Amino acid sequence: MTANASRERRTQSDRSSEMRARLVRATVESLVESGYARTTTVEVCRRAGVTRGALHHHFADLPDLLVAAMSDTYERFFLAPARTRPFASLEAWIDDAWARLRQPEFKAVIEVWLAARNEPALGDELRPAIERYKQVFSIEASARLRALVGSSPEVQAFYRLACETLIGLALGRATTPGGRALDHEAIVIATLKTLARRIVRQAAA
Amino acid sequence: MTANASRERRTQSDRSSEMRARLVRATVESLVESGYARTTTVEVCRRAGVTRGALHHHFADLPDLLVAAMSDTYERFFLAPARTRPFASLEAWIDDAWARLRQPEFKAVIEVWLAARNEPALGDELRPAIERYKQVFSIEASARLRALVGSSPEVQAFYRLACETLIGLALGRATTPGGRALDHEAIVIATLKTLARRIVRQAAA
DNA sequence: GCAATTACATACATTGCTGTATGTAACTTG
DNA sequence: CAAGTTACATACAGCAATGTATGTAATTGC
Repeated sequence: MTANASRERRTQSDRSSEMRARLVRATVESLVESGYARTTTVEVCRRAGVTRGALHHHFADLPDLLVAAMSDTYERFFLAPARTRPFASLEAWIDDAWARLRQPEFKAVIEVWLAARNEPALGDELRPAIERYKQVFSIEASARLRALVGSSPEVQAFYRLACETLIGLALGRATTPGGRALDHEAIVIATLKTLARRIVRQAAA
Repeated sequence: MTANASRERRTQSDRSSEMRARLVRATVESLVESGYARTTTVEVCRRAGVTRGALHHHFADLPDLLVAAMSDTYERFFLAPARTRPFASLEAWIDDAWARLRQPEFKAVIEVWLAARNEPALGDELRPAIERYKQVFSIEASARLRALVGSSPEVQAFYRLACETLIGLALGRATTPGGRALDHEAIVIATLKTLARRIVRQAAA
């Protein structure tokens, strides 16, 4: 039967990385849709359509899988876009940052942030993965950010404020039934950008 | 033995309300320290120092207890202070709102917000309790807020922004190991107040 | 002061999750 | 192509949480 040509022979490392990716994606999906409490090995495997045997072959336990899921999300949603060209303006940064934080996947990050505090043992395992997220917002760690806000203390302070505002909006989305946008989301973003323009202009003067 | 005078006869309704209060406090404590996933009936009873029999006598199940816990927190941390005199300024509102949101108990609210989205069945039960929280920030629902920001669209927009910023900071505290303050918390609050002053002055002009 | 009710404890049966052990199929290596 | 390794599935034993059923002590009403 040549119909099985699609069931081609796959190399072991292909099988491995595909399975790991599948499990990691199912984990993030579960965190977004069901939250940390319901993200069990059973639930993840159900979503991935595999048995728990597969999961335990690739990951020692659930914390191990969560670490992998966080690293993956981090890479895909935060690091990768950050490797592009510098920001033209603080407003451009706001657009860029919000484009990331408004993704449904960010809810998975929030769930894990809380879980890491709630369960110290898990927190110890996750700390490295979590610390990298904080670096994303760190002015010191990013040349692009230093170039943007490094000049004035007022701009730096506003930058911190803007980060918190966006996180607040992201939490709003995370807690809204379908992960939908809040009513006043657009107004807040617009206001934030207006303020950014003013602050930068004023700091330049 | 008159030493038992302290073990005085207590009325049934006293016993009831004291026990309910004890369980509710233990629930909030558990949500703050252990998070939603580990807030089980067993854990709550352990913290309250009673058996699960007591819990199930006063509350049908865990969602029922969570509803009571949210109502209690809502009343003590949000409604009660809101019944005081009007705000002198937007800055005064910021101080007031942040004084509430920075409480450890607000982490319990965040945990339940997420749980309500994560588990639709639970969400249905909690919706009334949760909706009341949103009213706290609603301009329309509060005469004090209308008096403060009702005049200008710019001020209203800034008010929305300020709400989100404070919630962002609150999430920061909730995810920080001991519930400690973030490093830049004070700067963000100060910046928010400076901006508030400017916005209001500008809107008046 | 006795029946009825309320408050709480103890015991139990069910369910769901966890990790491990073991089996089999799919690849790889010589 | 056979032996070794890797990938995944199935099966099992232990634990922890849930709701309920039932027992007993404390309070209340007549």
